[in-house]
Amino acid sequence: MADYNHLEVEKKWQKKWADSAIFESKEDSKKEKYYCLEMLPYPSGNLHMGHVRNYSIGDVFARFHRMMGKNVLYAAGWDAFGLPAENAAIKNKIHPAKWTKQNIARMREQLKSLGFSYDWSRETATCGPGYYKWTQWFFIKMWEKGLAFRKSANVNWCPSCQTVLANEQVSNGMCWRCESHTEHKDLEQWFIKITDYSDELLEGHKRLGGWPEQVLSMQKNWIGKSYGAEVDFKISGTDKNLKIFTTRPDTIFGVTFMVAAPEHEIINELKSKIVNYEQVAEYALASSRKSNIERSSSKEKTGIRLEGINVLNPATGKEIPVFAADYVLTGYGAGAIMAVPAHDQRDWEFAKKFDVPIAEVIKGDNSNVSKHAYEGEGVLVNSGQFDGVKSIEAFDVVSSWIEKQGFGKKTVNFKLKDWLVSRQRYWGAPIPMVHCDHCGVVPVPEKELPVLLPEDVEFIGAGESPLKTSKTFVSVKCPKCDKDARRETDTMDTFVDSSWYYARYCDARNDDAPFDDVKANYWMSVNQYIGGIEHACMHLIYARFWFKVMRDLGLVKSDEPFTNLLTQGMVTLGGGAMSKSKGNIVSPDEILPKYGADTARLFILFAAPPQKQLDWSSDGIEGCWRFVNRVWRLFDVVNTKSAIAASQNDKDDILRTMHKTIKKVTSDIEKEFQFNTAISSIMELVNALYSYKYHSNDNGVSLEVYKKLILLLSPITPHLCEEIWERLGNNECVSIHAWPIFDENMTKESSVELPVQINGKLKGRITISTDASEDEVKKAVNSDDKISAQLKDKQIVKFICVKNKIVTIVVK
RNA sequence: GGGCGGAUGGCGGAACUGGCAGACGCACAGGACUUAAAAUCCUGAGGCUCGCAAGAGCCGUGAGGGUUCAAUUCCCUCUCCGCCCACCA
Repeated sequence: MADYNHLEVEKKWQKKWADSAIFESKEDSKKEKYYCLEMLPYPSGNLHMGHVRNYSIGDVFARFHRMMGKNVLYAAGWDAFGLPAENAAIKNKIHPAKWTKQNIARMREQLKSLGFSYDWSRETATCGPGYYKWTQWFFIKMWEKGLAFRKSANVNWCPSCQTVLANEQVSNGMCWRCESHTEHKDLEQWFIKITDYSDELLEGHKRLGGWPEQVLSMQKNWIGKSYGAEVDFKISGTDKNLKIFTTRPDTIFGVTFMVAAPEHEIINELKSKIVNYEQVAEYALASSRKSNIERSSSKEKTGIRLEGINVLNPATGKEIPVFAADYVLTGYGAGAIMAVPAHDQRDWEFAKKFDVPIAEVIKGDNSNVSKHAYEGEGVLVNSGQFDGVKSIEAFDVVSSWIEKQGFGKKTVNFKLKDWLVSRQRYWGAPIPMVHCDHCGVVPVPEKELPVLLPEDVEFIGAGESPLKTSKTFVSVKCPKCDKDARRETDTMDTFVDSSWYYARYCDARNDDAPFDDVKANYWMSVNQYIGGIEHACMHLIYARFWFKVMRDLGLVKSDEPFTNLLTQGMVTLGGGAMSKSKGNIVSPDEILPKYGADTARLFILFAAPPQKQLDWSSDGIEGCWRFVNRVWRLFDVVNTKSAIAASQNDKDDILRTMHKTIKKVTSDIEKEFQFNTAISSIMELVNALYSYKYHSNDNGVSLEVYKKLILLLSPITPHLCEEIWERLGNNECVSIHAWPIFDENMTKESSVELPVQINGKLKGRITISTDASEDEVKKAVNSDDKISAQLKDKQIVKFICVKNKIVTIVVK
C-alpha cells in the first residue's frame, strides 16, 4: 500500500460517519444504554490539549461501549455564557452573542477534525434561548419551592469585572478570571438554598462507589458536617444572649472569654453599652477592608475588647470578657465563639496577647497548657461534677447537661453555604423576576419565557448590570397587578447553566419542557462522567444538588446524576496551568496538520495515565506517528507470502499473545481506565506480529490477529482503523463492529520461568510447568548446576516457593 | 494553617493481592539498506566497580528508620512538588 495519508483518510471517515449518522442515538428499551459525558467546554475560541485529553478519553469510552453492543449516548455542547464574552464586547466592540457564536463555530470544527463520535444532533449551547428558557423555568420552580431567595449579603466584589463573585470564585483574594484583587460589599443578592440538601449531598456519597475516593473526600470536607452544640451565653446587665457554636462542649468549663466576628450584629445592638464603641467600629471597618487572605495570613492575631460588656459562663457562673476579632468569621457557625485558650491554639495565642486567664479543663498525658494549648484527648478536670470523665465521653455527657440546664442544645453545623447565583452582568440567563412596588417580587409567567436578553445594551465595562441600560428590558408591567414594574436585571451564575445540561442532552430539542421524562429516565444517570479534578467541589456539588431538585420536581427518578466519575489531571506547560492570559495555550492545530487526529489522540492517551497531571511536551509524538505508520504497513506484512510454514507452536504463540492483549486492553479500558498500558500492550502485539515470520503461510492466523488488533485499536485511532478495516474487505464500519472476545484458556501459559533467589539475591532461573508442585520445583532447583553450586556446604533454613512467581531460599 | 494527591533511569511512564524494579515509548549509541541523507528494519543500554571478554560484585523507586525470607508496594518520622480550601470554633 502507499504511505499513510492521514489528511485524506481522516477527512474521508469523518464525512462517512457524518453522512451515515451512525453515532446518532435513539432510546431503545431492548438495548442496554450507556451514557458517556464530558464536562462541557467554555467556548474560549480555541481547543487546547486539556480538551483533547478530556474528549479523547471520553471518545474511547463511547466507542468501546458501542462496540460492546450498548446503546451509547455521547453528545457535545457549550457552556457558553460568561464573562470573557462580555470582556471581548467591551474591548473589541463585538456583541457577546456574535463573539460566542464565532468561537463555537471554530471549536466545533476542531472537535470534528479530531473525529470524536458525538451525536451532533444533540449539540446544545447554554446561551441559546431554547436552553436558557428552561434554566429560567427551573429558577422559577426553585422560587416556588422556596429554594431561590433574596438577601442582603456581604459579597466579594471584583472592581475590575464589576461583578459579584461567589466565595468559590475568589482565590487568594483575587478574581478567578481576571486575577485582580477583590473587595467586600453589601448588596441584595439572589441565593439558592443548597444547604437544604447538605445532609443528602453528604449521604449520597454512599451511592457513589464509582467516584474516586479523592473527590468524595474533598466534597465531604467542603460540605463540612460537624457535630457540636449551640450555647447561649447571657450578656450581663441585658436580656440578650450571645449565641455560639462549638464542636467541643466538653471544654465549656474552660471558657475564659468570648470572641465575636467584627461584623457581628451584637456590636451594633449593644452600641450604647460598649464604652469604646468608636474604636471597635474602627477595628470592624479595618477588618472589612482586609481580604480573607490578609485576615488569615497575618501571623499575629488582632482584636479589641468590648469594654463594658461581659457575659456569664453558664458552667462556672463566672463573668468573662467579650472581644471582637477577625479570626472569627461571620459566615461559619454562629459568627461568635466561646474561647477555650487551654485547648485551642488560636484561642491560646489570643489569650496570651490580651492577657486573659487560661483555665485547664482537660488533662492529657503530655499536656502543659502554660506552654501550648492541649487539643488532644484526656480526662476532665476543674469541671465541677464532670471531673474524671474521659473527654471523648464528655462530649455527650456535657452537651446533654447543657440541654437539660436550658442554655443550649446539641446541633449539627455545615461549612457548605447557600449558593449565591446572581451576577450583575449581561451575558447570562436573565433571572426571570419582576419587582413590583405593590406586589413585591413576582416571577415571570411560564408562557412568557424565555426572558430574552435585549439587544439595545451598552457595554462600557463599568457600573452594575449592563441590562440596566436597556429601557425596553427594564420597564415591564407587573404580571400580577399589571401596574408599572421593573424587571430584575441580574443574570445567573454560569454554574447554574452547567448544573443540568446533562439532562438536556437526553432530549435536546424539546420546546415544551426542559426534557421529556421518559427519555431522561431512559438515559440517566450518566454512566461515565469525565472532567478535570478542579471541578471536584463546585460544579460536581451544584450538579448533584440540581439533579436532586429535579427529582423532587418529579422530572427524574434516580438520586445521583453521575454513576462513575473519572477526574483527569490537568495538562500543564512548564508545571503551570495553561491559560489564555498567560498566552501559553498549546492548540491541537499545532499537531493535526503534520500528524493528524489519530496520532494526537494516541499520544495524549499514551503519555500518562488519565488521572495524572501531564506536563505538556511534544517529545514522543514522533514515536506515536511511527506507531500509526507501523500499524498501516503491517497490512502488507501480513499479506506477504512467506516461504516457511508456521508450526502449531508458532501459531499458538501468536494467538496466545493476541488473546492476552484482548484481555488486557478490555480490562484496561473498562475497569482500570489505564489507556497508556492498553496502548503499550497493543504495541507489543504489533511488535510480535513484526517478528512473526509465517504470514500467509499459517492458514490465516496472522490475518486474524491483525483484524483483532485493528478492532482493539479502533477506539483510540478510529480513522486509521476504519481505513484498514475497509481494505481488509469489510463493508461495515469498524466503529460499530463487535468488540473482540478472548479465550481465557488461551491467555494461560503452560510453563513459566521462575527466578530463584538465595538470601534475597537473584542467583538463577528455572523453567517449569505452571502447575508444578512444590516438590517438583525443589527437584528442579536442585538439579540446576548453577544454583546447586551456590547451595553447596550451606544449611537451608527456609525454602519458599510462591507459585508461578518466585523461589526464595534462605541459607546459613 | 487545614484537606486531597504526588515523587521510580537522561525523559514520559510500567510493576496483579508484598515476590525478577525499569514493560511500552522518547531521546541516545551501534549496525543493515543508501553514492549520501531521510524513512525503514535490526541490536544495545539504570548507575558504579572489577574484567580483554563471557561475566562477577555492589548500589539503586524523594530522605531516614521499622516490620518481613522478601518492600516502589505495609507502618512511623521528615523533605519537596501540585491542586483545593483557608484562622471552620
